[in-house]
Amino acid sequence: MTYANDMTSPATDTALASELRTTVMRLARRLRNQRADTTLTLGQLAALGSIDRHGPMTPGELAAHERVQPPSMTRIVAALEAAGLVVRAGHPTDGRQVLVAVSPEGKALLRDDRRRRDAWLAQRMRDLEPADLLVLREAAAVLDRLADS
Amino acid sequence: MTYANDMTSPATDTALASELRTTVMRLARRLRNQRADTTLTLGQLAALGSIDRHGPMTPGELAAHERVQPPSMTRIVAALEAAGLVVRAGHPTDGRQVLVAVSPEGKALLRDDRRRRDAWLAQRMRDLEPADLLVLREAAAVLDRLADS
DNA sequence: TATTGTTATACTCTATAACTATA
DNA sequence: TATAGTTATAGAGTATAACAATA
Repeated sequence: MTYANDMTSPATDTALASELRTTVMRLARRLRNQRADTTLTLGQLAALGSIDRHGPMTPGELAAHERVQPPSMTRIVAALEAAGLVVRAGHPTDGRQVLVAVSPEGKALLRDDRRRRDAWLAQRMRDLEPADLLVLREAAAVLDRLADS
Repeated sequence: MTYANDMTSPATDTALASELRTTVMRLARRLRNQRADTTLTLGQLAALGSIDRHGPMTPGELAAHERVQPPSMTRIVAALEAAGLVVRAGHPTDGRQVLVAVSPEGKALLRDDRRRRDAWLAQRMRDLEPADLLVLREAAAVLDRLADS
């Protein structure tokens, strides 16, 4: 177990990890609450975003991606389709499979949702000093690597 | 990668906000999945942590804190009490109220849970350069202010 | 026979409304 | 009469098991 022996900063790497964990979770919780369209559940919104990011998928792939059982995804996709946010098409070669894609309306909803959350965060960032913003710019890349690893 | 205060950085504050939002949400999701005790629901774990952080509370205060309706908190507290993680005591002066406190077992569970998540994050931080760690140290304080505001 | 997707059913969690006890 | 907490009941959402269609 290695600890950094740096006297000027928060004691150890473990202490820093703990502080970061708390802060990230809290900020994420607040961001989650900024959701625009309250008619969609979190699961539906997450599935919609997943299809948008990774392209058209079968319900099975989508269920695996969202760590949900297939029957649950059937219901989620049905709700999204009823709301006109996704369209379902038969698989070109395998008649058993179905491909789910985001509709233009779905893309518009996702765009609005992201814009709203971004605006909330950007508004709060206006209270920061320029030096703080610089720190955040540098940290964004580092946090990204952490989340990826 | 290090952004300087020039044209190579994310063009606007809104772009930075968008990048931060995505990264924070992703990191939070990964942290959430490191949960140790899967017998507790997320709501129960959040309530337990809240009592631990803010000290003994009435169910009503706890419900307001967790943005949940009082009847829901009644059930959550009942489950925590059945698991021996909290204890309930009558309010000293007001017979209608009840005070919920974390038991030693509850504190031990929280300690384990935090240790596990911290360890996960600390492990990933070991792959970072010292300069990146310094950025995170500075960013932790800034992110904290963002989450508070 | 194996696989993809859906339907049937039960369980968990939360909310609204009604009730009890205390101030 | 107002307030804190609990109980009763209903509404979402997800999971397991059974079923239909296709490979």
